[in-house]
Amino acid sequence: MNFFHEIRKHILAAIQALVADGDLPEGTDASRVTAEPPRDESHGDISTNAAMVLAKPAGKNPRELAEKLVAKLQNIGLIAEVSVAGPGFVNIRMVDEFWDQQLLTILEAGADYGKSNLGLGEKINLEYVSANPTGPIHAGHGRVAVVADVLANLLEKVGYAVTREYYINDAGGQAKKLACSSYLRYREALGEDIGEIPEGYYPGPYLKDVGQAIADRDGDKWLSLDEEEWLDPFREFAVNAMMSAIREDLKLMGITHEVFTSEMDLQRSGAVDRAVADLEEQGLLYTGVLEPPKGKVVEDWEPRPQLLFKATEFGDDVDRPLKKSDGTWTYFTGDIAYHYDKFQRGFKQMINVWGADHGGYVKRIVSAVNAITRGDGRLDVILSQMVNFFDNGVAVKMSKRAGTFVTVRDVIEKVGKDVFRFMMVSRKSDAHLDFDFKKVMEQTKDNPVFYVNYAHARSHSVMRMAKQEFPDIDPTQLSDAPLKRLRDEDEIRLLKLLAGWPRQVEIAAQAHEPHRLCYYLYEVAGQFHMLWNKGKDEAILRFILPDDRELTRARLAMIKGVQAVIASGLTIFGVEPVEEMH
RNA sequence: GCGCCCGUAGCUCAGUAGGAUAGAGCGCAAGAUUCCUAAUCUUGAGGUCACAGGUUCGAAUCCUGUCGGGCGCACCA
Repeated sequence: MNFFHEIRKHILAAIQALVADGDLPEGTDASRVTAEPPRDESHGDISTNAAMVLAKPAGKNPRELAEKLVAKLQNIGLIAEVSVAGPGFVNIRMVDEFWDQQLLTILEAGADYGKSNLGLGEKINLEYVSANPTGPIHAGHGRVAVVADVLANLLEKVGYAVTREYYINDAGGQAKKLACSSYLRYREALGEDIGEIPEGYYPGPYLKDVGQAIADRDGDKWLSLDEEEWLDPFREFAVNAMMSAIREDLKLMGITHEVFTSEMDLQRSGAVDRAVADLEEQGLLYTGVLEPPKGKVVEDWEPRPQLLFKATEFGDDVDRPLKKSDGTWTYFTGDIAYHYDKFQRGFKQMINVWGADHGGYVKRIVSAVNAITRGDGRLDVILSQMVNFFDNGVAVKMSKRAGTFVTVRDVIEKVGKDVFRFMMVSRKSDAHLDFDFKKVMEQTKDNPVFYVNYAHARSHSVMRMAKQEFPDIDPTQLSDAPLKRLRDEDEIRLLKLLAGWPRQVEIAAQAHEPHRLCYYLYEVAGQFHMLWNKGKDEAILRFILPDDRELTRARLAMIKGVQAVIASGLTIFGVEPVEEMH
């Protein structure tokens, strides 16, 4: 569906023809030859760097080579014009009918437009959120979650078999704290005065419910027992409670994971031991003493022999410890086992999306994945920067202690899932994002969420109006409309824009950068709104022309195209394309 | 001290795996419009792409260094 691929095939064929003619050497490598839109639309529709890339190895002048290429491309159907420009660009312009054909393709595909099989069905594991199961999801995690979820949709769109996965960190110190905090609340539920929640415990009131629930179920049976007796059951109960709350939060965001993997289960199943044994077998473990960290004072630091993984052999800065001083595994060790587990489940490609504050951990886990998969597995980590929340320009201060931190639920209840999701992917993920509660709710063209969805709604509105004017027009049967009458320069421009959608989807998917699609959709919406406005000045450009049924049908076809592309895009975002604004 | 990310118009940001004269929105300036299909429209000014080198046909993009900002830096996750 990406017509640039089609044109590139023609270019490659032309290059082969030049090889046959002796103008290029046998075995010419055309892999760097591109077919992409020129920066300036006045240059044409497609531009190729072929002559410039091939000139040097062939010992030719780029412009001369370009001229020869032009001769080969000139008579191919639907190409209107081929010319040489600048240092040796070959610019191609398509005939207008070409865009009509693209529109027909769009109409046929509907909201599936942009779908492709680029991924060849390859399995990709996308791990995201993976927040500690110790409380509701913070709004900061919300961005990570949405960026990853949209990326998952995007990769599916281009033909990957994506598994959305959540790693439950239920084995470490935080989970233990959660269990202890819950035990405290349990005692409280049984009437004990527990006073202030001690430092280091989770003070959140949501744990009261957990304590109460255990008291209701078990009465005072845990009260007289030692910690080692109640710790595991309390942890399990609390983690389950937190996870179901987290699932609710995720659901609010429109996110559903297919697989949840528990760190505890991995340990109990022996997966961690097996991973360590594997690294040992490869000779990648040793016991040693690390240098103290520089530039940061660690009060209780002491030289201590530790079990270390040779991360430096795989590009990390220092070797990394696998065991804590109390003899339990570090988080890292469990994580290695987890990624090994994913690999063994058939995922050669893994993507993790984390908050930017975990950036320091990336090299470590990537090097471990390289080691334990013998280079056959690839882990890509995407970092997502913080979100700064504002309310009408005033920064919203967040403090966990003061209880003023913003949860995902808070935000969704205020602005809705769709606005939240759209805004969260509207910027490059490694850039900070400002989120203003007031601005994102505004119904003006300054608000991109509104602007894009309004274009979709407006397109439906036009269809409704058309139905009144021409009750006999079937909006699903427009493929025989006289598209060649769509010849205003802005109509052509819109058609070209729409035809570029599959390429945008591919680029965004390959770069793992869904935010690009926001900008593109904004452009489509803008071009559509512009045409609408143009109809105010030039009556002939109005979409519905009571005395010209066929031109109306052509215009409706174009509008269906706009609908398809915007719906296709918003669906990737997990945003519902609305048919009416309220 | 080290590692990672970032630095583009007054502001917020794009920049399509190295392409041609670096773009958009807001704001600013000028003008149009009170019409209609649904929430105005058009035009304009505005830039040493942080800085300095390098790589090559060609650099905002890649490499090196400098400056500035963010994050992180045994045994937390």
